[in-house]
Amino acid sequence: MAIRAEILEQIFTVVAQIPVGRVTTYGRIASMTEGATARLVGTAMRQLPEGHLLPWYRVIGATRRIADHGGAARQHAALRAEGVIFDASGRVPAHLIWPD
DNA sequence: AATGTGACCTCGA
DNA sequence: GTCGAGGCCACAT
Repeated sequence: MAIRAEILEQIFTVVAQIPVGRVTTYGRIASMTEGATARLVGTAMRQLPEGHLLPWYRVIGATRRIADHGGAARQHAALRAEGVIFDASGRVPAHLIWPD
């Protein structure tokens, strides 16, 4: 699959603006872009090329848990390295969600 | 044109 | 809390 370039560009723009140590959700990104849905944002993250500079790991689900996918372990490690906290059930505190 | 597939979301039970 | 159904948009067959 390949997402339309216009939508990808908007998604990239939003993801690139997530501050260090904060996270956001697929749905919020979708609502900030035009013509995108949460599913498409997920698809776009899966399709990212190898050399991208995008903080894709700062994108989590509406339940504030890391989505279940092949790179979930890497994502968890990357966030922890930035100081993102996870509670006992693997959720990120609500006040770390961007934007506020 | 119809159907199936997703790193998802919301709502109701 | 969890779980399932229905909805969502773009893309492949």
